[in-house]
Amino acid sequence: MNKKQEKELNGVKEIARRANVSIATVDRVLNNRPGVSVKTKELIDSIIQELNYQPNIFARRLSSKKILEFAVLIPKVSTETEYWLAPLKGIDQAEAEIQPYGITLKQYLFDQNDKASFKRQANQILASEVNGVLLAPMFLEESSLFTSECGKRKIPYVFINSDIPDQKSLCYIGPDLYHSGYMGAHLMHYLVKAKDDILVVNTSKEIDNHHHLLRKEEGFRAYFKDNRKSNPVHKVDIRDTNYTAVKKALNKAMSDHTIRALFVTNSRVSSVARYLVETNQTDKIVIGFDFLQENIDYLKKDVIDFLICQKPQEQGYRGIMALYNHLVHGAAIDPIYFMPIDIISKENYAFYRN
Amino acid sequence: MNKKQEKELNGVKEIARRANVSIATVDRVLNNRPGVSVKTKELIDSIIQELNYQPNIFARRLSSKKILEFAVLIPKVSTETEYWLAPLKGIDQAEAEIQPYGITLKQYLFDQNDKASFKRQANQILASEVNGVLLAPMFLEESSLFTSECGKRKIPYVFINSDIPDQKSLCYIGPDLYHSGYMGAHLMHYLVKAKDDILVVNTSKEIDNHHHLLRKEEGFRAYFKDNRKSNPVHKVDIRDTNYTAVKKALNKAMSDHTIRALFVTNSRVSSVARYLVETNQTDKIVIGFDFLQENIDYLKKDVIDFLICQKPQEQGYRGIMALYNHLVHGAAIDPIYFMPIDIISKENYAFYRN
DNA sequence: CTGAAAGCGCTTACAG
DNA sequence: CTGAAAGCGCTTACAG
Repeated sequence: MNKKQEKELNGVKEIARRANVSIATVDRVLNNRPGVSVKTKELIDSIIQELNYQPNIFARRLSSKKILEFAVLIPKVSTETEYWLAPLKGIDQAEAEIQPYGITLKQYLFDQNDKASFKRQANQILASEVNGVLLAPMFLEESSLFTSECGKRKIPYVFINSDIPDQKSLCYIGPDLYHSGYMGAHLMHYLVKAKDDILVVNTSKEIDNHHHLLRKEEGFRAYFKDNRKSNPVHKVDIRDTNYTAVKKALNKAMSDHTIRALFVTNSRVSSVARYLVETNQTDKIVIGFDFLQENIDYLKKDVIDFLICQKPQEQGYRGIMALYNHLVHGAAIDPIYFMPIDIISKENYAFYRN
Repeated sequence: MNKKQEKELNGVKEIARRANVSIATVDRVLNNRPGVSVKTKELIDSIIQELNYQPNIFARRLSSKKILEFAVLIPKVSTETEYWLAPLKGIDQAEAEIQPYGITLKQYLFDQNDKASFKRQANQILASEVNGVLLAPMFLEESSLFTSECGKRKIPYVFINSDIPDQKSLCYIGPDLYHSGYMGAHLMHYLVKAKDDILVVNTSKEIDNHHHLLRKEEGFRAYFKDNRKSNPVHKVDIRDTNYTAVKKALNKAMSDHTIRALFVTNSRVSSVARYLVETNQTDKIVIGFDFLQENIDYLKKDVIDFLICQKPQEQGYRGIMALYNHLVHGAAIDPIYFMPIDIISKENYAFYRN
């Protein structure tokens, strides 16, 4: 209690005092910079432990000019893939939030229907100085190549929207596809009668994306099986995304059976709805995916009954924040974050937050 | 381009240079501290405008010892009101996040069934030095008295869970009760047949809380009316929350009509479910509110069909963050933030995030 | 009503 | 391998 000169120092100063070194040396240890003898380093490390020292991020940020760059590798927005507007919005939001902390983002957008463009953008990223990557691994092989290179360079990467399991990503943030299909089936079973025929509609140009749809279909069928429902479940795979192709395929499928209800495994449900309107079959029950304006319009008109949605905006936001929390705060990140399975109808869509 | 000595200053220094004053004076203006001549103040204000100056919150936090205290005035958690665990969790989360920015929280918990305890806690808050308040205005009159006193003292306050409209709160964060009832009816109409009888169950001890339930009932009935459904909608008001009272009231109501489905306007739906189990009526359709463990258990057992939930945890989180953003960053706050209307079933509950 | 100076806890050259 | 010193952009006494 005498002059307090023994205590009362904070942070690096206190560590320096205890270790009998200068704060510059403490800083070197703290930031894993070279040029410290093993002995000194060990001493300082032990003091850091003992003090349970947490750096003051305000002071750090104030004095440092260092900036981190994150790369964003997702599909570009087009009329056909309006969906990606939402993750992008979440990404922008995260960017605004962490920019004051010295983070910059750079977008590398690719064409969802063109593997080559994905590869090109991925290489651009590797050619630049980047500290973290957020990506939608749409193309399995190309994505794996890219991320294993990131791994070698110790660049953390986060998957959103779809996962590549056995990959050492920092984390995956997105839907549990199987269970969202299962949920769709549960809703469906309320709307159909015992023997009503159901049609599952998978629409996708790219074979890689198709896997996701099949996973949802699997969950959908599992529900009917698990609950011993006798509804026949038919399916149609549409390998082109333009409306003419959709129309043709549906014409065929709808004439093969007396379909009562349709389960569309992705956001293309608006094409199906359009078809039903044009062919005067709006009495059919329709469940599909994603909170897109077109889909909502059909929801309002009672053509679509329910949409299942998985907060794409939040996926983008959380993806960036995961990188940030990991890199800046050294936080532990959950390897998997499944998004909630949200049910949207005419009554609650106005309250939905992506 | 000569020695750059004309530019290159940042923040307060640059403002001080342009205004030909010291940075201390700039700081006084920036923080609305007294002791600056009107003329100087105006000059400095205009320069701030011109520069679109944004203070560096890192520097501010680093140099300031000031701390803000927020008071939290919500019901205490009891077995009967497990619900409030969730907002509290969100509040704790927000606290952890903004604590480094110099914010401290203090909880003032009251008994939901005891107005006097609310009053007592409210007075405690007024007796302490507090910079912002988050409250659940369960008791209309007492809440109004309290918040008008806050208003006089220029202490901002945020409502969560339920609103008192014509009050000058910083904002309301919570459900749109009418529309959540409406949503419940929409789900209900899928599960019942044309003429099935429906029972609305309102359970609440406190008359004030009862208003909220009636608002949901209103929405519920409106849906059936708007869509010209012919289902008879009966109702039972239960003015005691213990199970015996619930049982008795339900026995009566269920014998008056052949009820096919029940809409329970709050989290007490678990009592109703328990009753149905005990009386062997689990074939009834049940829709209720809130993601509580008991309710989820009945959801899993197929006794409850759907729960409507409005992210109580997020309400708490957002409430605190609204105060923080307003007070620390001077951000503009939306006066109303309606929570999404989430639909929980057996299939998606595991993915739900409060 | 105003200003000079110290200090918040870090990082960053620079010197040795 | 190590240290002394300046500086990040604010706030806070203190002096006038």
